[in-house]
Amino acid sequence: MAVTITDVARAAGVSTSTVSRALSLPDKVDPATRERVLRVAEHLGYHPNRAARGLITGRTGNLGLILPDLANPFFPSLVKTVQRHAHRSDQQVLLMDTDEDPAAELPLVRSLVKQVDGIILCSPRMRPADLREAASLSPTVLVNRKARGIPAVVFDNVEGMRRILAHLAGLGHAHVGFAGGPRSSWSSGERLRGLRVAAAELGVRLDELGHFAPTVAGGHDAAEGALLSGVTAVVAYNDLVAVGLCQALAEREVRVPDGLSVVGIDDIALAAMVRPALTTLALPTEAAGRAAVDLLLQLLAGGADGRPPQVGVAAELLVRGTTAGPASRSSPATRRRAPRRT
Amino acid sequence: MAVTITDVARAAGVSTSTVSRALSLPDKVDPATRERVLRVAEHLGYHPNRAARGLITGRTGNLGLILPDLANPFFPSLVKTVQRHAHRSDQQVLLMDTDEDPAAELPLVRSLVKQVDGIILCSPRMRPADLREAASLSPTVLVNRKARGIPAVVFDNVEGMRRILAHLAGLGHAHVGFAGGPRSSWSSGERLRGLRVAAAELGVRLDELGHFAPTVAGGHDAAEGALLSGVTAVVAYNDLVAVGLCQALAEREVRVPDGLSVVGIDDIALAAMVRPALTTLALPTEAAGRAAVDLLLQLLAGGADGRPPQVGVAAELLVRGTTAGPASRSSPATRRRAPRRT
DNA sequence: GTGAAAGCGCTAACAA
DNA sequence: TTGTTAGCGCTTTCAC
Repeated sequence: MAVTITDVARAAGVSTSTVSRALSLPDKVDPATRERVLRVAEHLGYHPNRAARGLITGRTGNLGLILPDLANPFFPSLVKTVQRHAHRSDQQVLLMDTDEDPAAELPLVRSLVKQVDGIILCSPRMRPADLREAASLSPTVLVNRKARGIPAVVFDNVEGMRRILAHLAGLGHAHVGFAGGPRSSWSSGERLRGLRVAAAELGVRLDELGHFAPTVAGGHDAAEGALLSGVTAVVAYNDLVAVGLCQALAEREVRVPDGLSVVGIDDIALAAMVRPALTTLALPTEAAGRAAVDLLLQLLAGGADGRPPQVGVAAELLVRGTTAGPASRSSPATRRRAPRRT
Repeated sequence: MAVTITDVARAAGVSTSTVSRALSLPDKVDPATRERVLRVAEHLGYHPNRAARGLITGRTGNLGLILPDLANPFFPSLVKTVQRHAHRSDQQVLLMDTDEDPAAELPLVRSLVKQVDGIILCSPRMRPADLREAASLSPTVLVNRKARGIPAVVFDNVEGMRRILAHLAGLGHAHVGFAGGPRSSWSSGERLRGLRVAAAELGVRLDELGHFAPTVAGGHDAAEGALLSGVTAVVAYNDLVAVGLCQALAEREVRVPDGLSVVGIDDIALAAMVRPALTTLALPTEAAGRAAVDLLLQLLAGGADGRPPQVGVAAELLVRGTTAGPASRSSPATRRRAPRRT
């Protein structure tokens, strides 16, 4: 069998409680004793039994990470960061994918609650009431979502949208469209809100192009309306939609960015892979993951002082190949008209 | 506090042992009693405390899933399947990403061992000796990797490569190149081996184009050599390399598939998103994930009868837009020569 | 078929 | 500073 605290105690010539203290409350034990205990433990290859520890402390050493769809390329980077940081605090990560089914999430939380110390919840579609119930079951941090009374890490959508629109306005665009995500998506609503604010500030006309699936196919669906609307640039709900839009545009012989500028959001790996490379707003998933873990750990440590903190993380605009000024357009119409003037 | 087995016992008017039996060994208890206990437990909202159970059974209810890089689009689908199946057997999944660092894997396994009942290990680069040490620490199932004495789920590379080459040969290709993955990658070696076997069978000439990073950038690097080699079709180590190759080819004004046919492996989401869509060998990650969990669970149940099983899962070729016959090429050279003959 | 009792490995009072 | 003691919630002998 595995080596237990009793083995270490015997080998070090102390009681089990001293060993326990040496491990968990180093300053409540004589330095010399501690040193010896630690050496013996190391030498014996002792590893604490978490189940036993958890049985008494009530902590599992696990964090739950719930997300809608791991296949969505936005998440892997978040997961990686959360893991890295959790491990630093000696916590493991229990991952749960809800397969984009908001109805599955609350039951999942319930089943998970007993096996984790806290939960990081990415749930763009869950209803606020369910969100609150989930949060009541276990210390919870929301990611990319806000709800009254629940700590959260959110991307600063207003600032992000401002950066996109400022870039576009700087290029000369005065009429911009937004190809939104699913109607029930919280972040799609937030992005629209941010765009409206920024558009008003910058004197840009903003058109809603509709709601689309947050996928490449959704982007295809958005193309027709974008072309008809007369906008000179489109901000897509996310990179997948942006890429789909670019593809559909290409099929219609509309050149990007000359015929239409396109901006994505997320900076998924794909954004850099397509040609032309996608201009996109890079959501700082690393910062978000880090913040979420920190927040949760703080909560667990009893740092629930004052109102629940909402941490905002700022996004960065990566200007690449899919944006250009509307003036540089060489559409058939423009070209045809030019000679006549001569 | 949470409701415990004692609460249930009291409410049902039985002893704790009976409750325990009703829950874990249903046929060792009178049906009527069991019924009553179960109802009471349900009504009280009882959930067993896993730490307490684990303390005595030695099982954690967790499976470890170790993989090199979650950002590699090949993995999310595997992770999702593993999770779904683990949950069906009431196991949670502890995910660990090694950040492509083979040296980090063994220590990771060591730290994980105490917290899981078994490990599913995807480690294309780990040394066989380390692999065996890892497997000695905890019940282990390898994915996409073989090692003597360790149960494994592998893709049937020979059959998969045969399908690719048969398709290409059917199209008329007689000279095919392989843009391999990293030198240390087990599966790259296996794929090459499979290609050699299939090439011999089909009378196709096979050229090794070299080893490349398993990324889009790696694909870019492969373009020059592919063009110089005189092959009419290239099999890439994976879809990322294939996509990179296609892009680099496009930049050199070589049309795919008319100028050169390209085949990927993995069928990641990206493969369907690029234009033309990538012809690729779809590795059945769902089947693999399912098989891995089943194998591990079987191992845990003590089903280590006979030699460790190696389960092979077959791949399916998805013919899309990047393959065509070499005859259909309309390269500048061909076109120029035609008129002269007239 | 059921209950009483012991104990898994650990931590947290309480004494000393 | 250290040791003694009493459990945490559960499963599992061993009686009955």
